[in-house]
Amino acid sequence: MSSYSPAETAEKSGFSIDTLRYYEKIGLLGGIARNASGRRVFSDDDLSWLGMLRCLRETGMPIAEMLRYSELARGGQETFAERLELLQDHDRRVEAQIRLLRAQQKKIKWKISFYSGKGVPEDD
Amino acid sequence: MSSYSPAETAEKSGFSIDTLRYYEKIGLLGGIARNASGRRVFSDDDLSWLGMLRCLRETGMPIAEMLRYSELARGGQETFAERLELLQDHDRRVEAQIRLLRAQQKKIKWKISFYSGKGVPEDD
DNA sequence: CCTTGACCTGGAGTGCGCTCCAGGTCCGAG
DNA sequence: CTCGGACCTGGAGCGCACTCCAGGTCAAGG
Repeated sequence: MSSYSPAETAEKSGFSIDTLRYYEKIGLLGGIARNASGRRVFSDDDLSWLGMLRCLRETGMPIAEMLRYSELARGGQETFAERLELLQDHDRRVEAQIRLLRAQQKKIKWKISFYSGKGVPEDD
Repeated sequence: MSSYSPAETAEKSGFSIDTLRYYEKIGLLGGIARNASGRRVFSDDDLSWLGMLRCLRETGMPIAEMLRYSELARGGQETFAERLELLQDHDRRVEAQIRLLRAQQKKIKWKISFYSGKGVPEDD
């Protein structure tokens, strides 16, 4: 088990086939293998890279920055420092995002308790 | 202190003036007062409603659903049950979103520790 | 009286991230 | 031999949430 059709890859990665093609086209996926008739053949490595992309995407990293990261990832370990910095910046944004969500969630829960009949009267 | 110009409101609410106009146009803001020359005059109530909108927006609620909520909010307490349900659904989505972010953040931190020189070798 | 600047309107434009489409190739099952 | 279905390409289209623009109004300051 080490090579996957586009459909299998879509299923395993959670990206649609169209998105996989799109990602390859814009350069997020480098060197996807092809079989004799020109069809894509994904490897386990491709799949784990897709996992990374999914992680970045789901945490809100813009495509442009993912592109930057994948360019760095195609470089050797001389790009480690830069990749580290990029991920650390991103991590801080994720942290902030979580904190914001938690704070806003409190307000929502407060509103919920109001509508449940326990809160003090408030606007709207 | 109870009425605000569009500029003040933008500053206090965190929405741009254009967004405020847009929100009024699509019906997220009902009955914003106008002065003699047709300019918007926002009240403290408007401001607190904007705070609610901001909360919903920042937690990822789509405009269409905010619209539904504001229609309900214009109704009386006979819409409390529906508002409650809407917010509870949303709260669950926020919860899920936070969990996802936390999970993905772990992967990022793991990658970071790898690039910092402490991790086991891994792909990309 | 004239200018400035904050505001108004309707409507067009933008950026992002896909998603869909037409028209074609290839391969295995019946 | 034919058919269906998964895949290919380049490029157009879409949904969302704004954001910008042209052309106009109004009130206050110099």
